[in-house]
Parts: sequence; C-alpha cells; structure tokens
Amino acid sequence: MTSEMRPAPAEDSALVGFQKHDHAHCVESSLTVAETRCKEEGLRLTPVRRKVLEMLLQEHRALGAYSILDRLRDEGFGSQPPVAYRALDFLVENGFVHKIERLNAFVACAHPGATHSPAFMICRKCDAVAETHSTPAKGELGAAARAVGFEIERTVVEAEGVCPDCTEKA
Amino acid sequence: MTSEMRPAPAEDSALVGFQKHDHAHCVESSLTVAETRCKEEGLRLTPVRRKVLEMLLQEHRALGAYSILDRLRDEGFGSQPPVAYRALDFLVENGFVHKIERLNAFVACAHPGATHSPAFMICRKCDAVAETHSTPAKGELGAAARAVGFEIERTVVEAEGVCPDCTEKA
DNA sequence: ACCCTCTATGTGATTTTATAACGTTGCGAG
DNA sequence: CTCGCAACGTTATAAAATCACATAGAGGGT
Repeated sequence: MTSEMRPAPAEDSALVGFQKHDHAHCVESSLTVAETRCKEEGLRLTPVRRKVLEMLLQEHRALGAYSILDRLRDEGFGSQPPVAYRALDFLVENGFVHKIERLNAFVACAHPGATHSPAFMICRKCDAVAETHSTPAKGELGAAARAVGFEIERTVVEAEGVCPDCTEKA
Repeated sequence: MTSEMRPAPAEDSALVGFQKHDHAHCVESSLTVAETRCKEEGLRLTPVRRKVLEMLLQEHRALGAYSILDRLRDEGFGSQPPVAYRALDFLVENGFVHKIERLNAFVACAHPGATHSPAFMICRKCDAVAETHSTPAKGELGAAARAVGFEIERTVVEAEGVCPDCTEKA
C-alpha cells in the first residue's frame, strides 16, 4: 500500500476533507449511526465488521485490504484475505465504506446515513482522501447516457491532485 | 479478465458508444492519427506500442493487461508482464489509451487528438465500454475542490449500468 | 563511420490485490 | 430442539502490477 509508511495522524486532530476536527467524537458518532442503521434494517454489524469500520474511521484515510487484514490479525480475528474482503464487502454494499478504485483501497464514508453518490479528492503527494458529493447523472455524463440509452446505476468519481496542505508545503 | 470469454464482435460492425459503425475504417484512421501525432511530438510509436494500440482499437472494448500480453506473445513479442505494462504506460501517458479503473483494464481512446477528460459508461452485463466527455472540474466537484483549496489535476469518471443492447434483451 | 548515451526491450523473480472452494460455527425461525 | 442459513476460518490459487537487472537499438556529436 502507498499510504502505510506514513506516520499516523495524531489521535484527536486528523484530516477530514482536509480540515481539522474533533476526531474522537466523529469516530464515535459514526459508529453509533452505523449501529443504529443496522438495527433498523436488520443488518448484522458483527465484531469483524464493526472492527473494520472502526479502524477505517479511526484512520480517516484510505487503507488497503491487506493492511486492514494485518490489524485484524493483531486483534485476534482470522488472518486470511477473505476475512478482510468479506467485511469490506458488507460495509461497501451497505454504504458504510467506499472503495477508492484509483488506489485499490477503502475509506469510511464521511456522510453516513443518506444514500448518496460520493466523489473523492485524492492527494497525489500524501494520499489523503476527502469525500464530497456529486450528481454526475445530472451533468454532461447524464445527458450522454440518456442520449444513447444507457442506464446509470452507480458512478465512480475520483479527482486526483494536490491537497491544500501539500500545496502549502511546496 | 471479465470480458475475455465473450465472442469477439464481427470485424466490421462493432460497438463504439454502443453504436454500429465502420470499424475497419475507424481502426485505420485512429492509427494514422496516432502515428502523425507521434511524429509531430517526437514520440516513438515502436512496434510493441503500435501493436498494443492496434489491438485495443480492433477489439473496441476494455482488455486486461494480461490478455494483451497473451496476444503480444502470439505475435512474437516478449511474454513477460512488463512488456505489456510498459507499452500501456506509454499509450496512457500520451492519451492514446485510457485505463478503466473499475475494471483494471484498458480501452483505446475514442477521441484521439484533443486533450480531454474522458468519462466512461460501463455495462455491468456485457462489459461494453463507451467513452464520452466530461468536465467534472466545473460542476459540484470543482466547487468543492475550490472551496477547500484542492488542485484537481486529473479525474476518473466511470458510470456503471446497463447498456441499451442489454436493456433491450432483458 | 564511430562511439556514447539514453531509451526501449526482454526476462526472471516477487509483491500486491482478490477470489475460489470447502469445512465449521452459531444464531434465529419454526 | 434442530434445521437452515449466514457468517467465519483456513487452504489454495488466480489476477494485477512492479522490481531489478541484462541486452539491444536509435540518434546525436565528432
């Protein structure tokens, strides 16, 4: 993974959308939202799944499946790839986590609750990832799709560039 | 690769943008455009690179690096992964080919010549890929980026759904 | 024509990412 | 209770991508 060799952000002041915030609080509240939603919808937020979500919220950056797997092993869970992939599949399917195709990595959803089509800004220098919202089906892409009769079900929107922090440093 | 087991489209009536067209002609003219541009810009369209581009134009769908490699081997080129990846790197860097992140696969550019930020429609059922144009930096994503000070350099826009052909069949 | 250098190619080995296949466990409905 | 199903664990393997190093060719300067 690309982001693994970097020092982890300080416990209580990480980046979300490239901005400082009360991290401990946001992890906790996101977990609570997830638990509530699972209860409501009869989804099973099992220990592995919960742990993976917690790790991703804690880290607040994109993690590869294998780095997640390493941490699961450390916590006493199974240590083979399917363990991580299955938990990630569940979390992605239910919108708690998004996959960043460009990085083959995963981030916790920054806007839990609402169904949405996410868009990401990925810093080429430090691998930070910020989530925002997009409605690509409404723009040029949507027009093109309607024109040819293509039915959009899902979109991947990822912008690669340089985050404000790295721009500043340079 | 997902698309490999499917019968190849007939020589002279494949899909581009999910529509029929004079395929033999479009392959030839695209190759000519590429050759011209390389000459102009001092780029070296070597035999392997040319062959890979030709294959992708011919196929008119996303091909995985390894399926490209197989064909290169059959044509007497080197048979190790770097051979394919290096040719693809060159073609992608210079805009002759695009990578479809969602599929880990490659397609020939459908709008050679102009610099552009491509967007793709990917059929979940038959893996057909149509290229269109987008300007994501101008929409919501661009606004979000400006708001936080993120400098967009490149965007990945991929819509997954069902193509008109498959919709019809169903 | 010659050499020098830089780019491109070829190959073997390895890393990283992801899935297949199969048995076991444990919760919940009847 | 027990049946059935979903989740988990493990072994094995597939698929995608990169590293490292040796060789070959193209083009520029003299």
